[in-house]
Amino acid sequence: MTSPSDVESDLGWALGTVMRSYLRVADEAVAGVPGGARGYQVLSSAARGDRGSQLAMAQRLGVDRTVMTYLVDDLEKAGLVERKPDPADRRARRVLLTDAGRARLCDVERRMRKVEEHLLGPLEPTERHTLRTLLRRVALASGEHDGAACEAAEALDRC
Amino acid sequence: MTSPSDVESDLGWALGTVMRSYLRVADEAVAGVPGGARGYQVLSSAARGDRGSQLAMAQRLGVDRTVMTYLVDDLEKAGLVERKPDPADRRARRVLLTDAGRARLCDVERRMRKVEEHLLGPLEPTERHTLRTLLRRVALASGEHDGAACEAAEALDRC
DNA sequence: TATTGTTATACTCTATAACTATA
DNA sequence: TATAGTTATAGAGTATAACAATA
Repeated sequence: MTSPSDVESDLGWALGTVMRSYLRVADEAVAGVPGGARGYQVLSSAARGDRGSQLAMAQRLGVDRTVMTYLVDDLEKAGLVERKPDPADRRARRVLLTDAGRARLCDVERRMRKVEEHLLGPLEPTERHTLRTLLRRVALASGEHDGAACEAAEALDRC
Repeated sequence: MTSPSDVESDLGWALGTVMRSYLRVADEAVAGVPGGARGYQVLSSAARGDRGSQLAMAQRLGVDRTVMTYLVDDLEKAGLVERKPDPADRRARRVLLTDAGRARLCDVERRMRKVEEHLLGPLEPTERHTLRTLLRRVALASGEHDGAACEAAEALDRC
Protein backbone atom coordinates (compact mmCIF):
# COMPACT_ATOMS: atom_id res chain seq x y z
CA MET A 1 0.00 0.00 0.00
CA THR A 2 2.77 2.40 0.86
CA SER A 3 6.26 2.11 -0.56
CA PRO A 4 7.56 -1.18 -1.88
CA SER A 5 11.06 -0.50 -0.56
CA ASP A 6 12.06 -1.32 2.99
CA VAL A 7 14.44 0.86 4.97
CA GLU A 8 16.77 -2.07 5.16
CA SER A 9 17.12 -2.18 1.41
CA ASP A 10 18.10 1.48 1.59
CA LEU A 11 21.71 2.13 0.68
CA GLY A 12 21.95 4.94 3.22
CA TRP A 13 20.76 2.71 6.04
CA ALA A 14 23.26 -0.02 5.17
CA LEU A 15 26.10 2.45 4.81
CA GLY A 16 25.31 4.14 8.10
CA THR A 17 24.91 0.88 9.98
CA VAL A 18 28.16 -0.59 8.66
CA MET A 19 29.95 2.70 9.30
CA ARG A 20 28.78 2.78 12.92
CA SER A 21 29.83 -0.83 13.44
CA TYR A 22 33.18 -0.07 11.92
CA LEU A 23 33.74 2.95 14.15
CA ARG A 24 32.69 0.95 17.19
CA VAL A 25 35.15 -1.88 16.64
CA ALA A 26 37.86 0.36 15.20
CA ASP A 27 37.87 2.55 18.30
CA GLU A 28 38.64 -0.59 20.27
CA ALA A 29 41.44 -1.57 17.93
CA VAL A 30 43.19 1.80 17.94
CA ALA A 31 42.88 2.14 21.71
CA GLY A 32 45.33 4.78 22.82
CA VAL A 33 46.01 6.46 19.49
CA PRO A 34 44.98 10.12 19.81
CA GLY A 35 42.07 10.93 17.56
CA GLY A 36 40.80 7.37 17.47
CA ALA A 37 40.10 5.85 14.07
CA ARG A 38 40.88 9.14 12.38
CA GLY A 39 44.20 9.47 14.17
CA TYR A 40 45.02 6.04 12.81
CA GLN A 41 44.21 7.18 9.29
CA VAL A 42 46.52 10.15 9.71
CA LEU A 43 49.31 7.81 10.81
CA SER A 44 48.59 5.55 7.88
CA SER A 45 48.64 8.53 5.53
CA ALA A 46 51.86 9.85 7.04
CA ALA A 47 53.49 6.46 6.48
CA ARG A 48 53.58 7.50 2.84
CA GLY A 49 55.52 10.70 3.49
CA ASP A 50 55.49 11.55 -0.19
CA ARG A 51 51.81 12.44 0.06
CA GLY A 52 52.85 15.40 2.05
CA SER A 53 51.07 18.39 3.39
CA GLN A 54 48.50 18.58 6.14
CA LEU A 55 46.02 20.10 3.74
CA ALA A 56 46.34 17.26 1.26
CA MET A 57 45.87 14.74 4.06
CA ALA A 58 42.87 16.62 5.39
CA GLN A 59 41.17 16.67 2.01
CA ARG A 60 41.67 13.00 1.38
CA LEU A 61 40.46 12.13 4.86
CA GLY A 62 37.47 14.42 4.49
CA VAL A 63 38.16 16.68 7.47
CA ASP A 64 38.61 20.39 7.79
CA ARG A 65 42.19 21.67 7.80
CA THR A 66 41.61 23.17 11.26
CA VAL A 67 40.68 19.72 12.52
CA MET A 68 43.84 18.31 10.95
CA THR A 69 45.85 20.79 13.02
CA TYR A 70 44.36 19.39 16.22
CA LEU A 71 44.83 15.80 15.10
CA VAL A 72 48.50 16.31 14.22
CA ASP A 73 48.98 18.32 17.42
CA ASP A 74 47.82 15.38 19.53
CA LEU A 75 49.78 12.80 17.52
CA GLU A 76 52.88 14.95 17.85
CA LYS A 77 52.41 15.31 21.61
CA ALA A 78 52.17 11.54 21.81
CA GLY A 79 55.47 11.33 19.95
CA LEU A 80 54.04 9.42 17.01
CA VAL A 81 54.65 12.02 14.29
CA GLU A 82 56.74 15.13 13.75
CA ARG A 83 56.23 18.17 11.57
CA LYS A 84 58.97 19.07 9.14
CA PRO A 85 58.90 22.17 6.95
CA ASP A 86 58.62 21.32 3.27
CA PRO A 87 61.82 22.57 1.58
CA ALA A 88 59.93 23.06 -1.67
CA ASP A 89 57.17 25.20 -0.11
CA ARG A 90 57.89 26.68 3.25
CA ARG A 91 54.23 27.35 3.93
CA ALA A 92 53.51 23.64 4.01
CA ARG A 93 54.58 21.12 6.61
CA ARG A 94 55.23 17.50 6.03
CA VAL A 95 53.93 15.09 8.63
CA LEU A 96 56.42 12.30 9.20
CA LEU A 97 56.22 9.22 11.38
CA THR A 98 58.68 8.87 14.23
CA ASP A 99 60.16 5.45 15.00
CA ALA A 100 57.60 5.12 17.78
CA GLY A 101 54.88 6.09 15.34
CA ARG A 102 55.99 3.49 12.84
CA ALA A 103 55.97 0.78 15.49
CA ARG A 104 52.59 1.89 16.76
CA LEU A 105 51.11 1.98 13.28
CA CYS A 106 52.39 -1.51 12.57
CA ASP A 107 50.70 -2.83 15.69
CA VAL A 108 47.43 -1.01 15.06
CA GLU A 109 47.34 -2.15 11.44
CA ARG A 110 47.59 -5.74 12.55
CA ARG A 111 44.72 -5.23 14.99
CA MET A 112 42.73 -3.38 12.35
CA ARG A 113 42.99 -6.25 9.91
CA LYS A 114 41.55 -8.59 12.55
CA VAL A 115 38.76 -6.22 13.38
CA GLU A 116 37.88 -5.57 9.75
CA GLU A 117 37.74 -9.25 8.94
CA HIS A 118 35.50 -9.71 11.94
CA LEU A 119 33.22 -6.97 10.69
CA LEU A 120 33.03 -8.67 7.30
CA GLY A 121 32.58 -12.00 9.04
CA PRO A 122 29.14 -12.75 7.55
CA LEU A 123 30.67 -12.71 4.06
CA GLU A 124 32.69 -15.37 2.31
CA PRO A 125 36.38 -14.53 1.68
CA THR A 126 35.81 -13.78 -2.00
CA GLU A 127 32.80 -11.66 -1.12
CA ARG A 128 34.87 -9.68 1.37
CA HIS A 129 37.37 -8.91 -1.30
CA THR A 130 34.60 -7.92 -3.69
CA LEU A 131 33.05 -5.55 -1.15
CA ARG A 132 36.41 -3.93 -0.42
CA THR A 133 37.12 -3.49 -4.11
CA LEU A 134 33.72 -2.08 -5.02
CA LEU A 135 33.70 0.32 -2.06
CA ARG A 136 37.18 1.48 -2.94
CA ARG A 137 36.20 2.14 -6.54
CA VAL A 138 33.19 4.21 -5.49
CA ALA A 139 35.31 6.09 -2.95
CA LEU A 140 38.07 6.85 -5.46
CA ALA A 141 35.53 8.08 -8.00
CA SER A 142 33.67 10.32 -5.56
CA GLY A 143 36.95 11.79 -4.42
CA GLU A 144 38.05 12.67 -7.94
CA HIS A 145 35.58 15.46 -8.49
CA ASP A 146 34.59 18.00 -5.87
CA GLY A 147 31.48 18.66 -7.90
CA ALA A 148 29.77 15.45 -6.92
CA ALA A 149 27.00 17.41 -5.25
CA CYS A 150 26.60 19.65 -8.26
CA GLU A 151 26.36 16.75 -10.67
CA ALA A 152 23.82 15.06 -8.43
CA ALA A 153 21.83 18.26 -8.33
CA GLU A 154 21.88 18.33 -12.10
CA ALA A 155 20.70 14.74 -12.19
CA LEU A 156 17.79 15.72 -9.95
CA ASP A 157 16.84 18.65 -12.14
CA ARG A 158 16.61 16.31 -15.06
CA CYS A 159 14.04 14.06 -13.40
CA MET B 1 60.13 -0.04 4.08
CA THR B 2 57.06 1.10 5.95
CA SER B 3 53.67 -0.53 5.59
CA PRO B 4 52.70 -2.30 2.42
CA SER B 5 49.11 -1.14 2.69
CA ASP B 6 47.98 2.22 1.38
CA VAL B 7 45.33 4.29 3.12
CA GLU B 8 43.20 3.93 0.06
CA SER B 9 43.07 0.19 0.43
CA ASP B 10 41.83 0.77 3.98
CA LEU B 11 38.24 -0.29 4.54
CA GLY B 12 37.69 2.57 6.98
CA TRP B 13 38.86 5.14 4.49
CA ALA B 14 36.62 3.77 1.74
CA LEU B 15 33.63 3.55 4.07
CA GLY B 16 34.12 7.07 5.38
CA THR B 17 34.61 8.55 1.92
CA VAL B 18 31.55 6.85 0.44
CA MET B 19 29.52 7.78 3.51
CA ARG B 20 30.46 11.43 3.19
CA SER B 21 29.65 11.43 -0.51
CA TYR B 22 26.32 9.80 0.23
CA LEU B 23 25.43 12.35 2.89
CA ARG B 24 26.45 15.18 0.60
CA VAL B 25 24.24 14.12 -2.29
CA ALA B 26 21.45 12.81 -0.05
CA ASP B 27 21.13 16.15 1.73
CA GLU B 28 20.48 17.68 -1.66
CA ALA B 29 17.90 15.05 -2.52
CA VAL B 30 15.92 15.38 0.71
CA ALA B 31 16.03 19.18 0.56
CA GLY B 32 13.37 20.45 2.91
CA VAL B 33 12.73 17.33 4.95
CA PRO B 34 13.49 18.17 8.61
CA GLY B 35 16.46 16.18 9.86
CA GLY B 36 17.96 15.72 6.42
CA ALA B 37 18.95 12.22 5.40
CA ARG B 38 18.02 10.91 8.83
CA GLY B 39 14.62 12.53 8.72
CA TYR B 40 14.08 10.71 5.45
CA GLN B 41 15.00 7.42 7.07
CA VAL B 42 12.48 8.07 9.83
CA LEU B 43 9.81 8.72 7.20
CA SER B 44 10.82 5.56 5.39
CA SER B 45 10.67 3.62 8.64
CA ALA B 46 7.31 5.09 9.55
CA ALA B 47 5.95 4.04 6.15
CA ARG B 48 5.93 0.55 7.64
CA GLY B 49 3.77 1.47 10.62
CA ASP B 50 3.91 -2.05 11.96
CA ARG B 51 7.52 -1.52 13.00
CA GLY B 52 6.18 0.80 15.59
CA SER B 53 7.67 2.57 18.51
CA GLN B 54 10.10 5.46 18.50
CA LEU B 55 12.59 3.40 20.47
CA ALA B 56 12.58 0.57 17.95
CA MET B 57 13.09 3.04 15.14
CA ALA B 58 15.89 4.78 17.02
CA GLN B 59 17.74 1.54 17.59
CA ARG B 60 17.51 0.44 13.99
CA LEU B 61 18.63 3.86 12.78
CA GLY B 62 21.46 3.94 15.28
CA VAL B 63 20.46 7.11 17.08
CA ASP B 64 19.74 7.86 20.70
CA ARG B 65 16.09 7.83 21.77
CA THR B 66 16.42 11.49 22.81
CA VAL B 67 17.52 12.36 19.28
CA MET B 68 14.54 10.46 17.92
CA THR B 69 12.26 12.70 19.97
CA TYR B 70 13.69 15.79 18.26
CA LEU B 71 13.50 14.19 14.83
CA VAL B 72 9.87 13.18 15.23
CA ASP B 73 9.08 16.57 16.76
CA ASP B 74 10.33 18.36 13.66
CA LEU B 75 8.66 15.94 11.26
CA GLU B 76 5.40 16.37 13.14
CA LYS B 77 5.67 20.17 13.06
CA ALA B 78 6.18 19.89 9.30
CA GLY B 79 2.97 17.85 9.13
CA LEU B 80 4.68 14.79 7.70
CA VAL B 81 4.01 12.39 10.59
CA GLU B 82 1.75 12.12 13.59
CA ARG B 83 2.15 10.37 16.93
CA LYS B 84 -0.54 7.93 17.94
CA PRO B 85 -0.60 6.17 21.31
CA ASP B 86 -0.07 2.44 20.99
CA PRO B 87 -3.29 0.75 22.22
CA ALA B 88 -1.29 -2.31 23.30
CA ASP B 89 1.22 -0.32 25.39
CA ARG B 90 0.22 3.17 26.33
CA ARG B 91 3.79 4.13 27.15
CA ALA B 92 4.79 3.73 23.53
CA ARG B 93 3.81 5.92 20.61
CA ARG B 94 3.45 4.86 17.03
CA VAL B 95 4.80 7.20 14.40
CA LEU B 96 2.49 7.28 11.41
CA LEU B 97 2.78 9.06 8.10
CA THR B 98 0.23 11.71 7.23
CA ASP B 99 -1.04 11.95 3.68
CA ALA B 100 1.39 14.80 3.12
CA GLY B 101 4.17 12.67 4.57
CA ARG B 102 3.34 9.80 2.25
CA ALA B 103 3.42 12.08 -0.78
CA ARG B 104 6.65 13.67 0.35
CA LEU B 105 8.28 10.32 1.00
CA CYS B 106 7.28 9.10 -2.45
CA ASP B 107 8.89 12.12 -4.03
CA VAL B 108 12.06 11.92 -1.95
CA GLU B 109 12.41 8.21 -2.62
CA ARG B 110 12.36 8.83 -6.32
CA ARG B 111 15.06 11.49 -5.96
CA MET B 112 17.04 9.23 -3.68
CA ARG B 113 17.11 6.43 -6.22
CA LYS B 114 18.53 8.83 -8.79
CA VAL B 115 21.13 10.12 -6.36
CA GLU B 116 22.15 6.66 -5.21
CA GLU B 117 22.59 5.41 -8.74
CA HIS B 118 24.68 8.47 -9.46
CA LEU B 119 26.83 7.72 -6.42
CA LEU B 120 27.32 4.17 -7.66
CA GLY B 121 27.90 5.49 -11.17
CA PRO B 122 31.45 4.14 -11.51
CA LEU B 123 30.11 0.59 -11.10
CA GLU B 124 28.37 -1.61 -13.63
CA PRO B 125 24.68 -2.36 -12.94
CA THR B 126 25.42 -5.86 -11.69
CA GLU B 127 28.23 -4.53 -9.52
CA ARG B 128 25.90 -1.95 -7.99
CA HIS B 129 23.51 -4.67 -7.04
CA THR B 130 26.34 -6.73 -5.59
CA LEU B 131 27.57 -3.82 -3.49
CA ARG B 132 24.09 -3.11 -2.17
CA THR B 133 23.56 -6.75 -1.31
CA LEU B 134 26.91 -7.25 0.41
CA LEU B 135 26.60 -4.02 2.40
CA ARG B 136 23.10 -4.98 3.45
CA ARG B 137 24.23 -8.41 4.64
CA VAL B 138 27.04 -6.89 6.73
CA ALA B 139 24.66 -4.30 8.13
CA LEU B 140 22.01 -6.85 9.05
CA ALA B 141 24.59 -9.06 10.74
CA SER B 142 26.15 -6.26 12.77
CA GLY B 143 22.72 -5.16 13.88
CA GLU B 144 21.77 -8.60 15.11
CA HIS B 145 24.09 -8.66 18.09
CA ASP B 146 24.79 -5.68 20.34
CA GLY B 147 27.95 -7.42 21.40
CA ALA B 148 29.82 -6.73 18.18
CA ALA B 149 32.36 -4.65 20.05
CA CYS B 150 32.79 -7.33 22.70
CA GLU B 151 33.38 -10.04 20.14
CA ALA B 152 35.88 -7.87 18.31
CA ALA B 153 37.66 -7.22 21.60
CA GLU B 154 37.84 -10.96 22.15
CA ALA B 155 39.26 -11.39 18.69
CA LEU B 156 41.94 -8.85 19.54
CA ASP B 157 42.87 -10.57 22.78
CA ARG B 158 43.49 -13.71 20.83
CA CYS B 159 46.08 -12.15 18.56
C1' DT C 1 46.43 38.25 -4.40
C1' DA C 2 46.15 33.35 -3.15
C1' DT C 3 47.48 29.52 -0.09
C1' DT C 4 49.21 26.85 4.22
C1' DG C 5 48.79 26.46 8.76
C1' DT C 6 47.28 28.21 13.25
C1' DT C 7 44.22 30.13 16.70
C1' DA C 8 39.94 31.78 18.80
C1' DT C 9 35.09 31.96 18.68
C1' DA C 10 30.59 30.33 18.01
C1' DC C 11 27.63 26.87 16.73
C1' DT C 12 25.75 22.15 16.20
C1' DC C 13 25.38 17.76 17.55
C1' DT C 14 25.34 14.25 21.00
C1' DA C 15 25.41 12.06 25.43
C1' DT C 16 23.88 12.16 30.32
C1' DA C 17 20.80 12.49 33.75
C1' DA C 18 16.32 13.58 35.73
C1' DC C 19 11.44 13.40 35.32
C1' DT C 20 6.46 11.40 33.86
C1' DA C 21 3.49 7.93 32.73
C1' DT C 22 2.78 3.56 32.13
C1' DA C 23 3.91 -1.62 32.73
C1' DT D 1 11.25 -2.29 39.60
C1' DA D 2 11.71 -1.56 34.66
C1' DT D 3 10.55 0.73 30.24
C1' DA D 4 8.90 4.56 26.60
C1' DG D 5 9.10 9.05 25.98
C1' DT D 6 10.29 13.80 27.13
C1' DT D 7 13.12 17.63 28.72
C1' DA D 8 17.23 20.22 30.35
C1' DT D 9 22.03 20.51 30.85
C1' DA D 10 26.71 19.80 29.77
C1' DG D 11 30.18 18.14 26.76
C1' DA D 12 32.30 16.88 22.42
C1' DG D 13 32.78 17.83 17.92
C1' DT D 14 32.61 21.07 13.98
C1' DA D 15 32.54 25.15 11.19
C1' DT D 16 33.69 30.14 10.65
C1' DA D 17 36.52 33.83 10.53
C1' DA D 18 40.73 36.24 11.44
C1' DC D 19 45.64 36.09 11.54
C1' DA D 20 50.80 35.17 10.19
C1' DA D 21 53.98 33.37 6.96
C1' DT D 22 54.95 32.29 2.40
C1' DA D 23 54.04 31.83 -2.63
